[in-house]
Amino acid sequence: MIRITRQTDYGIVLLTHMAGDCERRFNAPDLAAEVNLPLPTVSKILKLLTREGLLVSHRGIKGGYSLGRLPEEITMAEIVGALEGPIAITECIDETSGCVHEPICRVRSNWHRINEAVRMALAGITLAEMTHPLAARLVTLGGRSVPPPLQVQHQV
Amino acid sequence: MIRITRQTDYGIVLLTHMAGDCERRFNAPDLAAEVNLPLPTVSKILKLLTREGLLVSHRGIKGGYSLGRLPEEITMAEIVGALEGPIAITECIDETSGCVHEPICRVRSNWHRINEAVRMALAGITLAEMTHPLAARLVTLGGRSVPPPLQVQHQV
DNA sequence: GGAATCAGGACTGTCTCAGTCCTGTTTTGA
DNA sequence: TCAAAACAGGACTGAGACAGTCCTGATTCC
Repeated sequence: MIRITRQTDYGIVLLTHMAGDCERRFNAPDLAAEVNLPLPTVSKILKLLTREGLLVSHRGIKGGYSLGRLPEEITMAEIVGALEGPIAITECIDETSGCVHEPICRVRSNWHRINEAVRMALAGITLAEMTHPLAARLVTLGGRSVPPPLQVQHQV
Repeated sequence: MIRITRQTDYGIVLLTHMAGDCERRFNAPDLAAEVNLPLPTVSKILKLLTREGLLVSHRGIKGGYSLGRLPEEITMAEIVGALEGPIAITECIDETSGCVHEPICRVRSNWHRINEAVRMALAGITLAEMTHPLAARLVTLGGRSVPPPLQVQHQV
């Protein structure tokens, strides 16, 4: 299944919620209540996002989290990267994996092509865009307009 | 981890290998030996691809598998869809998942935006393209040329 | 009729994911 | 100065998906 983890899913929900009020400082318990997710999970994700620089944290009794940058400057690729590590569609994208088939694999160089296509797709969507409901319009891909998908039998 | 399964990985390797000689009929044992993968695994994947119409099978003593369509007409999105089911970046893309947060989730409609971007990226790469080593050129996305990725610190 | 091949499903060990919990550190404000 | 509130970091566990194998049956060719 080509799927992001639930942790990343929640992370995007949290960041989208925070992007709706950039100036506010959110503490973990309030945030958890507002997006209706368990506190330990929310707390864990906020810590990860802070470590990666997408959030800034403030300790102490009036502490909390706020966005590290403007929503326009944060892309889906960065969020996924922060919560899951570098985007690697297959194991062999990761140089350290040590694939035993590598010496005879004729496909390897092409994985980068696929990986890059997916990465570009995610890099083309900003957090700011996520705060607006998706209108019935052309899907944007990497900031460029592309025609709607071709007709397909089963949604692939 | 945003990652395709190893099964899909192998499936693309197999199809790419077969696309290199479209007229030939490949049997499972030979194919397994040629791409250096275990026979049971190869056999399992070939059956799946046949069921989804990407391959056609021939039984009997001179049986085997061949491509169901021209390599130019088979996209990565179809292969992933055949081996993993419909592309659904998050659980809530799948209408049947019954997400408990759905009534209050403000992000849901935007998941489709992300999902569609990824799907388009995969639909833009054909099996025929995979048979050629990736040259040092612009990455194509959805069949359109786009500039190379922006500079990033750690490959995201 | 026998051999080679595909068809379909069951089964199992391994590993990642999802979620929780605990202890420590920092900051604020009475 | 100290207690409370909040973040920091890591350990732990059950559930579920994945990866791979094996077995039995159906089909086709010689």
